[in-house]
Amino acid sequence: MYEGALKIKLTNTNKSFIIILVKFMERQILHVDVNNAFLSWLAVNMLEKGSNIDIRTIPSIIGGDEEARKGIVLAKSMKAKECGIVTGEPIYQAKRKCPGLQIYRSDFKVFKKYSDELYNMLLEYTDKIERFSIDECFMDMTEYLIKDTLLNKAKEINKRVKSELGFTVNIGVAHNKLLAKMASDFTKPDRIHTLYNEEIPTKMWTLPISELFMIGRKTVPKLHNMGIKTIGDLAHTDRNLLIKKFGKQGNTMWEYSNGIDNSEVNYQYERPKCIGNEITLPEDICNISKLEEILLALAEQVSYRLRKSNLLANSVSVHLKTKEFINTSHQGKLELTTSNTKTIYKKAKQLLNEMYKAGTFIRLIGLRVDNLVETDEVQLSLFDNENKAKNEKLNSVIDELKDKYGYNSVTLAGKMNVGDYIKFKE
DNA sequence: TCTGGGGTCCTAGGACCC
DNA sequence: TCTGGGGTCCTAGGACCC
Repeated sequence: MYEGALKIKLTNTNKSFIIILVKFMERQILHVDVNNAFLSWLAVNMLEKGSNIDIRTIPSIIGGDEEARKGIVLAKSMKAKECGIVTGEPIYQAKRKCPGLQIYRSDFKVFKKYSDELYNMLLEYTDKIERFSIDECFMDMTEYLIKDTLLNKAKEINKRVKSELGFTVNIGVAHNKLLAKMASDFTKPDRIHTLYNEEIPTKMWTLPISELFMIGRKTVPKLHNMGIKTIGDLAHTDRNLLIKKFGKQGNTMWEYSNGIDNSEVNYQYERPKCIGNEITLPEDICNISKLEEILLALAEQVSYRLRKSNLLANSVSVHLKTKEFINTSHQGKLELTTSNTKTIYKKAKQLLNEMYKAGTFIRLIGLRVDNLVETDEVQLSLFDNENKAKNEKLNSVIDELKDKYGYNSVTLAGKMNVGDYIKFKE
């Protein structure tokens, strides 16, 4: 409807009416962003369990397992931030910056719980909600056409989340997703910001380009070399020059810097495009049979997730990262779509053997399946044989045991001594 | 700086076909 | 055949996000 209104042919007689109409019909988008999600959620969970310290008020971080070479900072409290600790840095470094730093492990189940609580509360305002990540939602609030009404709704949401759920959110208010997202990122925590078109020059163009969504660490120096430092500089750069230099991405960055984004709030379920798992090994490995064992464990994990989602995969890819941080990957099509552990493993093993150069030390290995389709979309092959039926039976028995007694309760034989390497998340 | 894991999308180049 | 051009599909790699 919004698009349609824009496409109406403008004549002199109806022009001003149409302009008013389009303005009236501008979409109203909210972007709700949980402040410091992982740390806040863990804090709330600890308090609910009776803890008498709020880890948000002390120097604390959420970090990975140092011994398993996953020791990086995933989230930090304000006090930790004041010590100069940044997300992504090694934990040992963070400890040096801040003696007495409290370190907590991340717990995905806890995060999911609070993410769902937030989502369910937001559903009371509109069902047009896109869960952009575990801690971010876009809401299409176009039904609240009056600016004041919308702002009041934003204030109400902000207040209710704090009092009923125990953590805080930032809310961005704008006419499209990009601007709402940029707005929610302004000053934190517990704030509501608007970013309407007329506010773009003062609120957005003054920011450095690194703040613009989709401008990452590789693009920043390239833009700097062109003399582009702020989002405003980018907005005033010739669009065709950017396209010539960056292709499609150049066009997107020009549009974003000018506040243009026509994408919809995708509130309907979309099936994933791929499912993958990867693991940084506790130590570098140059033994292919060890790698194969780990690959089997990964195949088991990936195909279990496929079956849980009622999906079948069409292709498999294997990723390796060497000791020197060089990435390589190999992919291949499957003869038939499948969610069978053995079939996926067989293909993955073949790919690994094609790409692995003997003697190379491997730091990370990953397995991913692509080109997914719903199980009931696929017609069963005429060559469906007894063997396949047997495998499916085996898979479903294993899945049931996993569901009942936990993921690690039962595995295929090959994985038995891989447990030393991989501790799978439940 | 001794650097996780799960995703999405894009691009360049090669194979293959007409 | 010493050799064009367009289209499609596939693969490897990389950039970005949270």
